[in-house]
Amino acid sequence: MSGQRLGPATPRQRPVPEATVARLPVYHRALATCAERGLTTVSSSDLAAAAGVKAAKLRKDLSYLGSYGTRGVGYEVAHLLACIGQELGIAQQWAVVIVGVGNLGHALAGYAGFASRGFRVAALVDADPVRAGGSVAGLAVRPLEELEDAVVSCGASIAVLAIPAPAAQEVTDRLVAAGVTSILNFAPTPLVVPAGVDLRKVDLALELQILAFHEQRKADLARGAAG
Amino acid sequence: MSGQRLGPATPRQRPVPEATVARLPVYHRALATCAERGLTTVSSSDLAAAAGVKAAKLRKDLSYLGSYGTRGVGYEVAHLLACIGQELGIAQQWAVVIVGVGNLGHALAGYAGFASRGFRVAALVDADPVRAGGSVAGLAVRPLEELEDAVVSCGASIAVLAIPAPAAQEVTDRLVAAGVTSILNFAPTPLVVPAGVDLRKVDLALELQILAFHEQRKADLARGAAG
DNA sequence: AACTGTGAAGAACTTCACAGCA
DNA sequence: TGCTGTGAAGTTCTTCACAGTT
Repeated sequence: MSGQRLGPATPRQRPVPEATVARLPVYHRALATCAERGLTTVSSSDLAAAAGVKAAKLRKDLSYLGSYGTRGVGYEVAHLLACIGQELGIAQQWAVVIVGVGNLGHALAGYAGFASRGFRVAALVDADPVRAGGSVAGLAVRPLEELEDAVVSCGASIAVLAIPAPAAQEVTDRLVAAGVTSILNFAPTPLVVPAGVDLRKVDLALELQILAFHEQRKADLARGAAG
Repeated sequence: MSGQRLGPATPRQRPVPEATVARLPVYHRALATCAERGLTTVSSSDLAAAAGVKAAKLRKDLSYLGSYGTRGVGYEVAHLLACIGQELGIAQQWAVVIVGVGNLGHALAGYAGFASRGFRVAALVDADPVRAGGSVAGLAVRPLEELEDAVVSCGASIAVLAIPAPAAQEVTDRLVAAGVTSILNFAPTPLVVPAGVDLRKVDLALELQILAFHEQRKADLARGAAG
C-alpha cells in the first residue's frame, strides 16, 4: 500500500457515527461523478446536492474524518475522493462468499456493482445438489459441505447470505466459525452473531411492506377527505 | 379531518414513527411463526426475541397502534397478527410494476417473498428491445414506451426500479406522472420525487461498503495491537 | 406474581446559525 | 465575500423503570 506514513494513515479520529459511515459510499460515488466531469473542486452544497443530502449534514459528516476542505473555496475533488476511498478500503480487493445461488444469489453473483467497488465474488456455495457442481457467472458452485473450505481458501471475511430463512442461523454460525466477520443477510429472519462480527440485513419484502403501509395511509386520507 | 369516524378502519392514532413502521413487518413475520407453532399468546419478551429487538422497544412500538395486550398475560397472537396485518394492508393485493429486467430485476420478478406478502408483480418493463417482447417469470416484458400504459392498466401505485443509475431519474418522473406514489429504488443514485410520493432505496454495493469500512477498522485495530 | 403501557431520561442524529479562515 | 467547520439547539429514536392491570 502506497499509503502516507505520517498522520493521515489512521490518526485516531473521534469515532465516526454509524449514520455517517452509511453515507460515505454515497459521497464517494458523487465525488467520482464530479471527477469524471473534470471538476477539480466542489462546494459542500454542490456535492450535497449530488449526494441527495443537505449541505450542513455533508460538512458535519466530513468533519468526522478530518478537515479536508478550504474555506471560501470548497473541497478538492481528487483529494477528498482518495480520503474517503481510504476510509472505505476502496484500494483493497475484498473477497466475498455468496451462500445460496437461487434467484437472488444468482443475480448477486453477477452484479456488476460489486466488482466495480472492490468486491470480488470469490466463491459460491449452495445446499441444493442440483445447483452445486454447476457454475454461475463463470464460477463453480460448491456444495454446502465445503462451506468452511470455501471461506478459508479464498480468505474471505465477508459473506452474503441468500438462502431461505430456516437455514440462515446455522449457516451463519458456520461462517463465523470459519472466520467470516461481516455478513450481509438477505434471509428474512433475525440473526444472532457474536460480538466483533458485523451484520447488515436487506429485506426486500419488508421494503415493499413499508411502502404499502404509507400507501394505505394515503388511501385512508383520501377517503376521509372525499367521503 | 376533524370528524372521527370511529369505525374499525382508521381509528386515527397518534402518528406512528417511521422507525416503528419499519419494524411492523418484522413483528408480523414473528407473529406468523408463533401462530404456525400453535401459540395463542406471547409475551412481549418472547415476541421481541423472535423479532430480534428488545422487549421495551416492541411494547412501545405496539403502543402506537393501540393497546392490544393483556397485563399479566401477553398478546393474543391471532388478534395482534390481524391488527398489524391491517396496518400493513396485508389483506390487500398491491400491484407492483418492475422497471428493468436485467440481472436483478429478473430475480425480483421471480422473488417468492413478494407474492407471499400481498404483492403481485403486475407488469415488467425494460428499455432493451432484446428483452422487451420476451417474457420473464411468466409475464410479458413490455418496452419502455409502454411504461405509462403498463402502470395505468394494472392500477399499480408501487414501482420497483432496477435500472442503471443514469436512466433512473427520468423513469421516476414518468412513473410519478403516470400515477405511481411509491418507489423502491435499486439504482445507485439519489432520486428526487414530489411531495406525497414515497421513496425507499436499496443499495447493494453500499451495504458491502459499509461492512468493508468496519472490516478495515478491525484490521487497523488488530495491526495496532499486534505491531 | 406476571406482564403491559408509558412518562421520563438518555442517546443518536439532524439542522441551525455563525465564528473563523482563505 | 464565500465557504468551511462546529457548538448549540432541535428532533427522533431507544432504553429505563415503574405505575397500573389482570
